[in-house]
Amino acid sequence: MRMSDRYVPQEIEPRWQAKWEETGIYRVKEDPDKTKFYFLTMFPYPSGDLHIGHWYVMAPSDAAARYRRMQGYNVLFPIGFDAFGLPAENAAINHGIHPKEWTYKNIERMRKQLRSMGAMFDWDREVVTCEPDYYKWNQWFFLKFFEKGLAYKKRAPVDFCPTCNTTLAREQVIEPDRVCERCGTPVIKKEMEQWFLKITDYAEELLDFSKLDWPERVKVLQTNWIGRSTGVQFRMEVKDHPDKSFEVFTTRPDTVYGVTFAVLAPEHPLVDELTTPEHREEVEAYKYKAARQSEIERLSTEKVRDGVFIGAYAINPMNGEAVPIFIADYVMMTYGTGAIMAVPAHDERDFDFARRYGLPIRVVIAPPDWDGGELEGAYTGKGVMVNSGPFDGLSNKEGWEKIADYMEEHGIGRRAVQYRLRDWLISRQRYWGTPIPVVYCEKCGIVPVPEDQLPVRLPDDAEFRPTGESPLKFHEEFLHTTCPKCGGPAIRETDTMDTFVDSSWYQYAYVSPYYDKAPFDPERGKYWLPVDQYTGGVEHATMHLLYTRFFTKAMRDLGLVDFDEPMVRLFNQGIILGPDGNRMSKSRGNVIAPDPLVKQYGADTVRAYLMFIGPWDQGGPWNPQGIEGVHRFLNRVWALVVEPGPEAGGKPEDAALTELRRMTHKTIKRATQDIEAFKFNTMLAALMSFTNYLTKAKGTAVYGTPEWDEAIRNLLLLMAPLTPHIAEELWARTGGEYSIHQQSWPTWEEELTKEETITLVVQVNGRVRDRVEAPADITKEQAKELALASKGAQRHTAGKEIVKIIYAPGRLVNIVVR
RNA sequence: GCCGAAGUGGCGGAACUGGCAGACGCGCACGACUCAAAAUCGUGUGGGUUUAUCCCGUGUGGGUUCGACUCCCACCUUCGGCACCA
Repeated sequence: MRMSDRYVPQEIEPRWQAKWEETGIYRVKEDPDKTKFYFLTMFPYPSGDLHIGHWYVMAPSDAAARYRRMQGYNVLFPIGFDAFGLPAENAAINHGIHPKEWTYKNIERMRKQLRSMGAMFDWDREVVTCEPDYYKWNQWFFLKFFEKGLAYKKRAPVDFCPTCNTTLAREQVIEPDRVCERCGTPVIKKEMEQWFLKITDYAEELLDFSKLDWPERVKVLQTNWIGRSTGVQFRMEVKDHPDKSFEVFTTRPDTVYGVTFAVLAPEHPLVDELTTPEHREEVEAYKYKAARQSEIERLSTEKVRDGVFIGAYAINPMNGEAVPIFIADYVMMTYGTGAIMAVPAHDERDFDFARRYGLPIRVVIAPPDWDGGELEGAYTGKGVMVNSGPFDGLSNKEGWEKIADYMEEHGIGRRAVQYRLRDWLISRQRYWGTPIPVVYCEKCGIVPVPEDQLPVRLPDDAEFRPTGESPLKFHEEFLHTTCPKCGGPAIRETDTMDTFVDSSWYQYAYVSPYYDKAPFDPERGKYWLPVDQYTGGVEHATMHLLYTRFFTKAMRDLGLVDFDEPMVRLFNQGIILGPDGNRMSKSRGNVIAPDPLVKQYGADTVRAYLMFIGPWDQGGPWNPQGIEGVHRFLNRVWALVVEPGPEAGGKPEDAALTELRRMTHKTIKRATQDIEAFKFNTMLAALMSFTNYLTKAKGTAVYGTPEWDEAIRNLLLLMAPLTPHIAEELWARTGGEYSIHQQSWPTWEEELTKEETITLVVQVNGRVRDRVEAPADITKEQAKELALASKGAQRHTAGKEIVKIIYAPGRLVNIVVR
């Protein structure tokens, strides 16, 4: 008897974790002789508890990283904490704990929980974003961006929660009803001076995914988010105002002859100048209402498209017609030019509006079978142009180009591209974030803090009051400073940065944590970068993943990196649901916590079950009984390896040994192909089948042969990435050299995986009628003969005419009869 | 409304390039061990029926094909994203 002959994960797991730590097998260094592999999984926010969702992204990532390592790559698999953010500050406001204390306590706790997972994280490279040595570089990036014109300040409306009395990050506004995620209060808009990063400069390049091996889904989400549309921008003169005109953007220049009115956004700068006295009162009222509109909850699902005539007329440059100008809040100042040409016949919104105000609806694209009568609704399909002067008779597709050409030739307008993407608003009226390194001087205006004065430290002794203003505003020492330019009195910016800034470049920090001359050591960066494989949730598709791509492109243009994309491959895992099939939430009471499961079953079982539950990108409900099955499997493997087999089995038959080797090599092949494609569920199924096979074979004479040892050895090696502790323990018990995690991934011999005989399926008219054993190298003619002779085929072909026989090599014969 | 993904046993899911549908696991049933139970092990497990040399079956309806979960067309349902973007 050794220490224990039963599988007790609670005993072996901490023991091996300690040994791994002690021997430092997971610490990596740049090694020019080895091919690097940078495997990155999204770093967690230190919320205080590692939940099953963290496990679901990290455990399979760890398995995949371990596999790469066994394949001989020099694998960088770092971990850190996304440590700035709102919850820390809320804890301060609600419970009087300092955000820093709260954060570091949580980090401490989560480090322990993460270690219990048995992952191969290189803890020496840990990065914590709330450290001044980290956020200093956020500030440095900001300054560089500012120099390049990529960071700028402007007035903009932000989301504000009147109950919490604070502004919210965009991601903290829950969408359908636009309510505060913390208290459920409807969010209102507030105009404030804000800092922006000019991500729109890269809009076009961000649409290019050719250098990325990313899920189609994410690419589609980003493409839609960026929202590129092509059209024509042209100028409309205002009647009786020779010096006034405005630009409109349209994607439908082919409908320009159908313009019967024009609409300006209520905030459009020309509105005041063009409004005639008799309409002024109504216009002012509408503008006021529209401004308030955004403050009032947009409760109604039915959008009422209303507006007001301002008393002026715009000239359609194509036909010289004067059409009335309205203001309406369905036209946004933030998109395009803030003004549109309205073609009610061919745009649903314009149609609604025209109906409401009795404006003419002029058809210029004839719908199929159109009788010339009135339309029931806007017709947005294709058709032949009518009522369009010289362009009549053209298909609208042709007309689109012809009219665009005409406008360009006559200097009326030009082809233009518009994006839905807006610049990235990074100002937060919050304490627990990176101070924006700018001071305001009465004399010099906005002055960036010089590089050598970084970091602008976040003072610890702030006071937390739910006043809606950053505590920094009340911190006299922080607030008052001297102007770096003129030395006169100045005031610091008290807003902090969006925490997405922190996560936009953390992958670079890992290559040389807290390097003090640059965001990262260029030498080491050259070796490790870019990230080869990234894993994390799809919920970051249009935020983090877009921001970090933007950062990398901006960094490239600053000369920091020489590649275009931060992460070459991306994998989005799914979401683990509660046992009831719903999203886990405390209020539903369906939350599965990993810690008690680790205690009960061990980390290996939890890891393996998460991988076995289904395809990794699919997620799915947690089945409390399902985990038992995986646990049983590990117990069976344990018994297979540890429990003594039968005594004298006699001499094994050659055929039995051949089969054993075939099973071994087939399993290596399947498992390798599966893990390569992140198909952990089928990989485990293969390992289970193999284990079941070996358990049966153990009672026969093959037990104890070299072939048997090969089988066990390989089984453990294949399990090592998935269930690192039990694999290590059994490896040691079978005399393997420490550590199994430093062994090479097994390879298979294709010859050995091949069956000697195949089961030939015999079909008649596509229906299975028999199965016959045949040698693997059977010829087409032999196969046909064999099939025809089979009982099942005889039964179903008797008395019928054979039309043809199809042979799918190695698989089946289909006899077609009439 | 627009964009995207997915529908396979009681359940999670598997199926290479169009070639044996349901691997593996859960659950269930029966059996072994036990005084008994748990655990463990073994056997069975899509449905129907005339229990077979049979029929039906991968959301629905059609199509292509010797052959369709797989390809094409139309539709239904569920989930996710965007939402007055001109």
